[in-house]
Amino acid sequence: MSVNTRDLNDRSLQLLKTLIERYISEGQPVGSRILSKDSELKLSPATIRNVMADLEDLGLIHSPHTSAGRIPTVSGYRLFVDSLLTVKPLDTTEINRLYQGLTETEDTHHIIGVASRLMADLTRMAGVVTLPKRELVSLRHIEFLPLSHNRVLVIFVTNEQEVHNKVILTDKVFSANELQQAANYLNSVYCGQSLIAVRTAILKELHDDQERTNQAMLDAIKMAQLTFDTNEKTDDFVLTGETNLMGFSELADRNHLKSLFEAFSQKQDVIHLLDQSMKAEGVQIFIGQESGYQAFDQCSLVTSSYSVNDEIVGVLGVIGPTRMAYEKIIPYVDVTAKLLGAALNPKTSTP
Amino acid sequence: MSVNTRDLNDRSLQLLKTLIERYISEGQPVGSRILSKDSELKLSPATIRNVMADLEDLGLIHSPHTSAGRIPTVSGYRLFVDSLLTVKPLDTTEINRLYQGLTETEDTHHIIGVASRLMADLTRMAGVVTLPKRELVSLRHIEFLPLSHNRVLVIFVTNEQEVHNKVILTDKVFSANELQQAANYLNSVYCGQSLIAVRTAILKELHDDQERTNQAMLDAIKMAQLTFDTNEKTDDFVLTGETNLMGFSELADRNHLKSLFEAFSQKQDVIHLLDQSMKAEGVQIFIGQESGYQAFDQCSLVTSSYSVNDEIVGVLGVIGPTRMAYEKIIPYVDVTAKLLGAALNPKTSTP
DNA sequence: CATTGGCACTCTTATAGGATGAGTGCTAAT
DNA sequence: ATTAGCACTCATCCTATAAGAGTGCCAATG
Repeated sequence: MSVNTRDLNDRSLQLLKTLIERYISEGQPVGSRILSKDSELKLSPATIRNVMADLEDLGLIHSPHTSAGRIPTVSGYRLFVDSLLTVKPLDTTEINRLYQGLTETEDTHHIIGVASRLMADLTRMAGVVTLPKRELVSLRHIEFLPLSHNRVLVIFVTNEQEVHNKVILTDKVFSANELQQAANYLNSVYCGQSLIAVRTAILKELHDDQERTNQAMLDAIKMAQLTFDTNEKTDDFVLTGETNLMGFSELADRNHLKSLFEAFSQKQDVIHLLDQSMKAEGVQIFIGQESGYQAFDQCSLVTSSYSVNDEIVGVLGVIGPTRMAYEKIIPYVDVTAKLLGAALNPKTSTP
Repeated sequence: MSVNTRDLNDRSLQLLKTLIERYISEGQPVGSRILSKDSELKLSPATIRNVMADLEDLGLIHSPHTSAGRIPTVSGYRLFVDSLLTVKPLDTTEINRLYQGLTETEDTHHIIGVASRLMADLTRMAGVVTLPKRELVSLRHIEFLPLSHNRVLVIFVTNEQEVHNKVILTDKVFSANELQQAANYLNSVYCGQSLIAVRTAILKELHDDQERTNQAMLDAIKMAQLTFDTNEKTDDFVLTGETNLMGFSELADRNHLKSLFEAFSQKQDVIHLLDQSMKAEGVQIFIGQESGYQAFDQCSLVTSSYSVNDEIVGVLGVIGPTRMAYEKIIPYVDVTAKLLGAALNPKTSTP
């Protein structure tokens, strides 16, 4: 299915590369004449036509109609980004701009928003950043407030200053005092630990010492268990610059645009797609239909996971038309991911 | 500038009404022939042409070009919605659908989201709902957590279960214990009062009894003052169904659509516009350029403020093309506003 | 005198034809 | 293996033309 560089000689690869570069920069199907002039190789259009025919047979390029020149296919782009791309390192001024923006505040949510906006502005496409995975942050403080009946409002603070809240349903009705005690207990025991550590510790407590611990502690543990229950819908992202995508002619079709924006507002497809990048470190690229979601057929997505303390906690990326300047977008995404990870690192945020 | 019903005889008004109704339902410029058949009046196209010429002179309709029919101008729509409109009461099934949706949960933010989505789905346009004004809710609980230096994280709960947080900068560095005391004091004194009452009480305290109160209380008051400082950016709204707007041919132009969606994501224009409806009760309508924002030139906005305990706390509305079925949209907005107000009423939410 | 039928006029839309140019594939020559 | 040449295909652009919708105006009408 996919084509390897070994299937082609150097000349063909060279021509494919210039063709794609040309198409990316100009947006027009590239013909043999142009390619003949554009490439270093001194070849006549006729020769180039032969090569192009081969490339077309391999499914790397195709022409929209008989007299049009060629444009890259998904496989063509794939081969290009995997093997032919010469990534351009970022300008120091641009790195600085990113750095400045990301370190101007300490509020996580705000930083995420800035990261998204910076990528969108710099690339003139859409920027997206997932919120950091909650499990990997540490518990700072927890608090319970009684609501009606057996409903309890839990407020907990993670890291420095991120406030979360959730309503849980308890087995029995607690008084404000009992809740206060439970909170005190949990704060004294689990404060400073990561949420994932808290969860495992709590499960252990629940199963091991059912009898030994006193009732108040048990209640506290039970409430904590309800609070830090898994499969939470913490999955969310900040998307910026969607409107930039409206400028691209390849996405101009109303229906395409509509389904794209519907995917954005329904969020789930985007989340699934971003989740796939969560598994690996470094930059990943989804080109056109590779994503598997029809709404993104005409789009490419360049993503990178970002890490805090060497642990992957989220994903960010840029969404644009398949015809994007990968050699510039990739470093943008890469650098933003690294700077974001650094900016979120609690060690650097406490002076 | 604007035209009154007195400037026109009944027949002209009747014809204007049918013309606009026809245009709204069909989307095509309406000619004299069609109007002759469509209206109750037994008039020949020629007569109608004369009337139409008068209506055009008054600026109520205009024709896009010589041989097209007429379409309403903004003034035409204005006269129509103000004086000619026969509002259709809502179906009970639709009222039920709204009611069901709005009462299925007690979480304010969720209810707001549901209201927005329901309006968007029912009208097939965009629905928008502002978050309720914070001042008019009552304080349930407040809590301070020390951050680095003199930064303090304030968490406060309003009504039943809405959690807000804010970072304030204090004059001096407080210990966790001092902060706890301050919170205790504030909770004991101000719990249950509306935020606006809290604020005025605090200002009074600050000015009156600088000397009398002890230091701990004074610190608490100062922190509360920082917390409930005015001109907060609580202004926010939930917008749903924007993508519905992509279907309308009158908004099909890429640049129009782009600036519209940019206005949506920048939020401020929408906020300003919605704020204007905050002043009055009941349904208000902005037609086309009346809004004063270029992005909404081709749009109409039907809004209504919504109230809790007879106090206006927010605004909701529907955004669509000027050519919208006002007679249906108005009751939708009206009813949703009333049901939302009822759903948010804390009296009904505590059993 | 309001209403109407008739008619010339305007302007959009659709359609077809023709010219142009870009680009290809193939073949034969180098 | 490379290249020049040539026939061929299409998209695009322009033009002309016809059809149709709707108007404005005027003279006729009840």
